[in-house]
Amino acid sequence: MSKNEFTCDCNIIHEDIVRDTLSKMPSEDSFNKLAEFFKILGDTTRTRILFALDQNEMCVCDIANVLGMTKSSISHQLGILRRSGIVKCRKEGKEVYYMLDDDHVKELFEVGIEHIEHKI
Amino acid sequence: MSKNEFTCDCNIIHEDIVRDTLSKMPSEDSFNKLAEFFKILGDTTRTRILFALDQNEMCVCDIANVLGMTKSSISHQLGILRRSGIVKCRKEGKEVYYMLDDDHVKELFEVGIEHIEHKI
DNA sequence: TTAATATATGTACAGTTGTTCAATTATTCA
DNA sequence: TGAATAATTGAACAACTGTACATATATTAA
Repeated sequence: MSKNEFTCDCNIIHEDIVRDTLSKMPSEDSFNKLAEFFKILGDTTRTRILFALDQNEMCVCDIANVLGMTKSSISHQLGILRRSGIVKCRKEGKEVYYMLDDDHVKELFEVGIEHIEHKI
Repeated sequence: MSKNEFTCDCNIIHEDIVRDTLSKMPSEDSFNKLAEFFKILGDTTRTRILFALDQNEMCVCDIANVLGMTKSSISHQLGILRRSGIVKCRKEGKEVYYMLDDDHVKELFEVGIEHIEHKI
């Protein structure tokens, strides 16, 4: 492995470590999907929506009231959560009821809260 | 609970559900911290750094080589990860070695990957 | 001290994101 | 059908974020 194989602007220090780590790195696609998933959880409005839906299935209007925000912004965020497969919905007349569509979310919340409490 | 207690622009539909959910919602501060934590994981560069550090402790230069990016951008991201208590470092001469400082990260990665694989 | 190297940091800029407002769709009921 | 209501969607704008470049700091060795 010659120096010019490296794409960055620095001298290589531990070729063996770099090589070993490189061989274990998952595909770029995997990282994109993983980061995308965390990014969706990385917004206060969305975490509050998800926590609320973990307590009760609710319509858009209910969620807007719980969060004290407009229906429009809630609907925009629900769209993001829906398109990423984190929540699902069911229509009943004019109303649309939302609920969690992913067991992992609850698990992630627990680990996330553990992390936060550990850091206090 | 009268209608004007609600801060949003919509008619209340299920007062009991809203009230119940409201009573269970954690503080704004908790949500801010939780979202902040996920936001930090919600970037491809940072997830790659964390995955790499989960394989081997490494100096900035090594990480830059593994990721094919400049030392400057890696250092900026390491600063974010350090300040949020996700990685820690140890200095050895001119070099600074970084490592994970949080067991939760590994756990979150596993749950995140499960989610992604489940959704394919 | 001076030169070389590893890392950190400040600034600037392009790209992204969340909210608001306005308009639209879908459904119910008179 | 037409009015009312729930939700969605599009556009615009401010705020934020990641990277690159330039510069600064820190350490080593000559």
